[in-house]
Formats: sequence, C-alpha cells, structure tokens
Amino acid sequence: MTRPRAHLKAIEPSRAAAAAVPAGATERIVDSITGAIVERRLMPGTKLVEQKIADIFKVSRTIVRQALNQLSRDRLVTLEPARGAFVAMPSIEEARQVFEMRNMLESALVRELCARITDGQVAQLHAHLRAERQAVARGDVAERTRLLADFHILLAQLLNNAVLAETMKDLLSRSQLISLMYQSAHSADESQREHEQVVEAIARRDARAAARLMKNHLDSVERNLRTDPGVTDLDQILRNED
Amino acid sequence: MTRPRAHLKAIEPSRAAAAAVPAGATERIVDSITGAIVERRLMPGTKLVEQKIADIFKVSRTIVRQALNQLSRDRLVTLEPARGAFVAMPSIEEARQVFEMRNMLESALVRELCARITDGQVAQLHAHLRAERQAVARGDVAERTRLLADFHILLAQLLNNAVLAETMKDLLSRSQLISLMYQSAHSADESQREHEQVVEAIARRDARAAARLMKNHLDSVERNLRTDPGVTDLDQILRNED
DNA sequence: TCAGGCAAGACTGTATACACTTGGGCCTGT
DNA sequence: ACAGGCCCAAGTGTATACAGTCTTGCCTGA
Repeated sequence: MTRPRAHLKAIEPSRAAAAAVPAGATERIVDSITGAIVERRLMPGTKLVEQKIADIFKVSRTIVRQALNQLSRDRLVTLEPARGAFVAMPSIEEARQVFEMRNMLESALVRELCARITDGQVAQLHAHLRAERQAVARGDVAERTRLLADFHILLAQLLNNAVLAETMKDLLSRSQLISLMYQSAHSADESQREHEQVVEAIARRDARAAARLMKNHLDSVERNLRTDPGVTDLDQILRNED
Repeated sequence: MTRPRAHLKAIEPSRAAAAAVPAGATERIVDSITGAIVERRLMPGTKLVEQKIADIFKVSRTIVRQALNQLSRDRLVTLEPARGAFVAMPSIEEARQVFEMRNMLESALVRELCARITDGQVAQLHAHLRAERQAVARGDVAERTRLLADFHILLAQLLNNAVLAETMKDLLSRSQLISLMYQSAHSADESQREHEQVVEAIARRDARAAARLMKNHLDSVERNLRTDPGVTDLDQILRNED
C-alpha cells in the first residue's frame, strides 16, 4: 500500500498567528494542520514528516510530536508505530458511526434548545444564517465550508455547554474529513437551506419539527457520500503530480 | 491556593501489565493513572511530578509527559503552564454539563438500542447485571464501581459504534471523578437497581420506558451529588497525613 | 529479465542535557 | 515581631543526541 507524496508547504504558518503568543507553539501547529486538512490542502493519506514540519515552524521535533499526538487523538491523523504520521483516512464504517452519533446528539440538542432558547439567541442563529447565505452566494468555498460546520457547533454553544461543544467540534472536523474523502455530492446550497429550515423550527419552539428536520439534514448529508472513496491511495499516486 | 501533597505510590504499575507488550509504555502509564484516579487512590488536586512518575515506571520524562498530555485531553488531569500536572478538580458547572450531555446521548442510545438489540445482546446485558449484583452483594467497592460504569459503556458497544463507545468512556471517567469529588450520596445498590429497570425495558423493546428510566437514573445520580465539593484544597491539607 | 537479499539512508522512538520559571525559606531592616 | 526582598532548590519546557526500525535502491545470481 503506497502513499501519496507530501506537499507540506500546505501547512505553512499561514495566518499572522505567527506573531501571536509564543506560548502554545504546539497549539499553533495543531491549528495549522487541522486547518490544512479541513480546507483540503492536505489530502488523506499524506505522510507528515516530523522534521519537515519542525523546520517549517522553526521548532524542535519535540513540539511537533506533541502536536501530532493531539491530532491523532482527534482522529485527524493516524500514527503508525515506527512508520510515521499520516492524514487519517476514515473508513465507511467509521463514517457511519460518526453520523449515527451526530444524529443522536444533535436531535437531542435541538429538542433541548427549543425548550430553552432565548430570543437573543434566535437572533444569533439568524445572523449566522445570513453569513452562510452570503458565503454560498459569492462562492467562497473555504468560508462557506467553515460556516456550514460552525452552524452545528453554534447550536451546542447556545446550550451553554462547553463539554458538548467540544465534542461537536471533534465530530465536525471528522465529518469534514469524511466529506472530502467520500466526495460529498451534497451541495452547499442544499445544506444551507436545510439549516434555514431547522432554525425556523427552533424559532417556533417546535421541538418535534426541529429534531425531524435536523435528522433529515444529517441523513441527507450522509446519503450523499459516495460509497467508494473519492480519495484512494492508488488514486493519489496517479494524480500526485498536480 | 495550596495543594495536597503527592502520594505517588498510588500509581505503581499495579497489575502484571508490566510484563505486557513493552510497546505502549505511554499507554501503560495512562491506564495506571486513570485507574488510580477513578479508584480514588489519587485525590483531585494531587500534583503529579514528572520525574517521580518516570522513576516509578522506569522510563524517561519524555514518556511521562506524553501520558500526562493524553490525560489532560481526557480532562482527568489539568496542566498548569510551568507549574505542573494536577489531578483535575471539575467544577459544579462542568458536572452539570457532563450530565446534561450524558442525558442527551444515553436517552437516544437506549431508544436506538430498543429498535436494534438482538436476543443474544439482551443476554449479555443480563450477564452484566448479574456481575453487578454479585459485586454489590459482596461489597467489592472497586469492582462494583467499575461494573456500574461499564454498564453504560456496554450499552454503547451493543450499538456496534466504536465512536460512540469512546465518547462514553470519556464521559464515564469524568463522571467518576465528579462523583468522588462531590461525594455522591447515591448508593451503589440504588444505581444497580436502576440499571435492572433500564435493561428490563430494553428487553421489552419499550423505547419510551427505557429512555425515561435512563433519564431518571442519570438525574438521580446527579441530584445526589453534594453541591459543595467533598474534596477541597484546604480539606486535603488538613488530612494529607493519613 | 527478474526475484531475492543486502546495505545505506531516512525517519521515528527514547533518553538526556540545559535553560528558564516558580515557590519557599532565610535574612535583613524597620 | 513582622513585612519585604533575595536566593536557591525543585520542576517544567525545549532542544539535541543517539539508538532502533523501516524503506528503497542496487546488486547478485539464476
């Protein structure tokens, strides 16, 4: 089983984050790589060589290893003993499990939200939807992807539950990795409209409808995954010169 | 704010796990410390000094740091920059959040289980309940604590969902830490009986009842937490000579 | 021509060394 | 007697060195 070649320029410190607190060098690397993965600049299967990353960020391998360990706990990276770290390639079965769990959590989440949400929070949701619409309209892929994921995290945050929100973040980054591996045919446009419907139901405090619409949304995303990976090792080999 | 003194003998390699695969030295340490925490041999707030742990396990600090990092991501350990690692002291608010999330997840879990569980799996549950009863009857505190927690993890496993099961493991160890910090008045006996009721409903494939009973169970556990920490820093100082 | 094996390079895993920060005891001055 | 400040021990944070393992390309022999 061969692996794609690494194009590690993809994770360069990108943002002005470089000038940020020198503390949390590890976190800076984690964020950069996470970003690179969900924004599809690092493809699944790519090998992440410690020394190269260390050079890019001007730190020692010690720090890089810490970062890779964290990423492996988020399941964005797979560590193979004595072989190295690779961008994860979640299986179909794992995808099923992630979506099943999201279904359970998010149905319960919106039901609870209907019981407790304030008008101010509804306004927050509407503001988020507006941002989503704009990003979709102007075809800003990176931004719309981020916003469509953040929608679900925002729902968790509105319950004032950091524990839940953290879990949602994990599930969402895994979901994004899954979507890009199994090239979702689900259009951003469709997702966005489904978000609108969910919020509408929440605004009405209609728990039943909200839960049903959320379930539909998640099912629809999952159903639109291609059952054969859009990204295979072999596939990567054939197109790794682009 | 002063901290209790460390009695780090509590985490000695304990089991014959020492003879296990030499690979996964890090994991061995994580397991030992996790065990020591949930079995109350390490109290919340205890400082975990890297070199001492390294000596106990005969490894370098490098390995210990990896282990402590993992534990901090499980929220069993808190890392304070340049000060060290401490057994976590979850707040009341965090406890609320953990139980709220468990409520959402586990209600949905048992509902789903009612729809899909096989007779063989019901038998597995009955076997587990039998083990619980025996541990409670013979007053084996460590074992009954483990089994009462494993019950919830077993439910997740029966759905054939490793992602969910992993999350449940996390939530359960956090719950155990919470229970021991806020000295639960909830008797093992009562918990055990509530588990019986949940399983009975599942065996009947009565989703409504199962979800309701599970919710009651979790609420009852949470309600029985003392709202003032049973373990305080000060408290620890006063009794740290025992 | 091709399979098998071998050796060199690349990379990971662990230990160790060193710099820096923190906390506490001791000393001094009032 | 007590407050304030200095200094040293303890411990953490990072880099580096070294040992072990895996990969790959080359060479040999059939």
